Amino acid sequence: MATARAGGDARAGGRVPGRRGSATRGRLLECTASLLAGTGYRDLTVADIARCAATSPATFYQYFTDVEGAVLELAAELGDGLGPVVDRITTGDWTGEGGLEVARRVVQGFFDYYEEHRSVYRVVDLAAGEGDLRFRQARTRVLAAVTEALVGAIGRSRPGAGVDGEATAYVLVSMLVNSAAHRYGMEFWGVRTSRQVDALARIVHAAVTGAGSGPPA
Amino acid sequence: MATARAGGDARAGGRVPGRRGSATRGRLLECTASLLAGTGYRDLTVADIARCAATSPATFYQYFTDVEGAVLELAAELGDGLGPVVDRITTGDWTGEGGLEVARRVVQGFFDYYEEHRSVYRVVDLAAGEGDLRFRQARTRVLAAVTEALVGAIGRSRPGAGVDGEATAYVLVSMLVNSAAHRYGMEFWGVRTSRQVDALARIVHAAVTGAGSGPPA
DNA sequence: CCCGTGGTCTGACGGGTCGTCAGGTTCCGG
DNA sequence: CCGGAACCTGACGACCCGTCAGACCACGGG
Repeated sequence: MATARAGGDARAGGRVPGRRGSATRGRLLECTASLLAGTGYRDLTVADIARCAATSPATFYQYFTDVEGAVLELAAELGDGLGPVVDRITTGDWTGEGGLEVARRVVQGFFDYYEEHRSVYRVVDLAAGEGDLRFRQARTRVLAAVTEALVGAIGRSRPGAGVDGEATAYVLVSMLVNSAAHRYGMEFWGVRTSRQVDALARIVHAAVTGAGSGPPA
Repeated sequence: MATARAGGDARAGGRVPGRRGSATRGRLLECTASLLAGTGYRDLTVADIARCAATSPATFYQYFTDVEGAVLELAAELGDGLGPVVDRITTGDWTGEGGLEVARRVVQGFFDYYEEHRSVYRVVDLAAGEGDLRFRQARTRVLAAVTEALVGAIGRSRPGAGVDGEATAYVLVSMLVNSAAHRYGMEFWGVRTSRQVDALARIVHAAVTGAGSGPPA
């Protein structure tokens, strides 16, 4: 296939990977992730990455077009890991009282997942928001499995109802992502994580099943 | 009060503003906002801002400690503008069928508001997520009015119920913010804005009033 | 009308990063 | 032992950063 390289991948004009090459490439990626988690994206620099990987900046450019190329690579590996969350959504029994517990575990699973990838995900979110197509695509791909699982759960839970499963699933995922991202910000404000998880679970549960919890309108 | 300057403000060691000074300072801020909207944060540079404002980079540093200082300043002016949204939350009648319409207008108002400030807000979100206290504080302050209004609405709508108003309001706001931020990303995926607004409105309405829309559990 | 004072601007600089060559080094099969 | 492919890097011009000291206003008092 002559599909154009989306960018961010190795540049070396069509070279074969090779043993040693993949090693340094991997080391470069590790260092990128590590520095991203440490100092943050705003002052992540090629020079630093190269220093950390005990190699020269020039080498970096042999494998990635720029810093964002490396981050994009990390973003690609980001999709895996949401499997457990997807399972809980798909195989869980959303009906009755247990439904709320399913929702709670989904939310908790998402929080756990996010915790390991916050630094990478943050950049993806920023770049996607700024309109960068590569990152927008990466973001979509990462969250696709969860979104689709939610669409399925909604469709099964309330068939025929006048609800827009796709749109609902999408905004639910947005809620999960942003809540997880600003989890500590909320704690700083006095709202503990457990309370967040609970509130999120109620909303997810209500949105998926259509169940209410207050006085009937 | 000897409260330490949070940073981001003018540096000139305690100088008085002055006529001409405020002018260039304003021009600098305008250019920052403009470039932020245009080229995005990832390659926003002091040199560019200075060029745009027809002045020298050195002048920039006379008014702000660095690029983020200027953005932080823009973030401070960000809180105003959410007044209409707050009003709709506070004065709207959430009961009965009309409640859903109130929710819809709240969501739409938030989308409109966000549209004018996306570029600035994006940076605030990133920096806050990375733990920067100045930005975390700014973010809290910007969203505080809406969050509090929602807390009030929830408390009025379902007093005594076992719901955590604060946590619920906070995650609802997270949902609104992130949905607005990735509005175009969703459209790209085939979900039109009107559908997003509708889905968001249903969720907000359900969370505030406790009303359900599906078969009773 | 001139002049001084204090607010305002900037040229210039050392230090650092960026992205890219051309050419050196390492590895491996023959 | 040797040739070539894969891999690495020194070095370079361009640019940005952040910070001085000193030049440039502007305005009110003499």
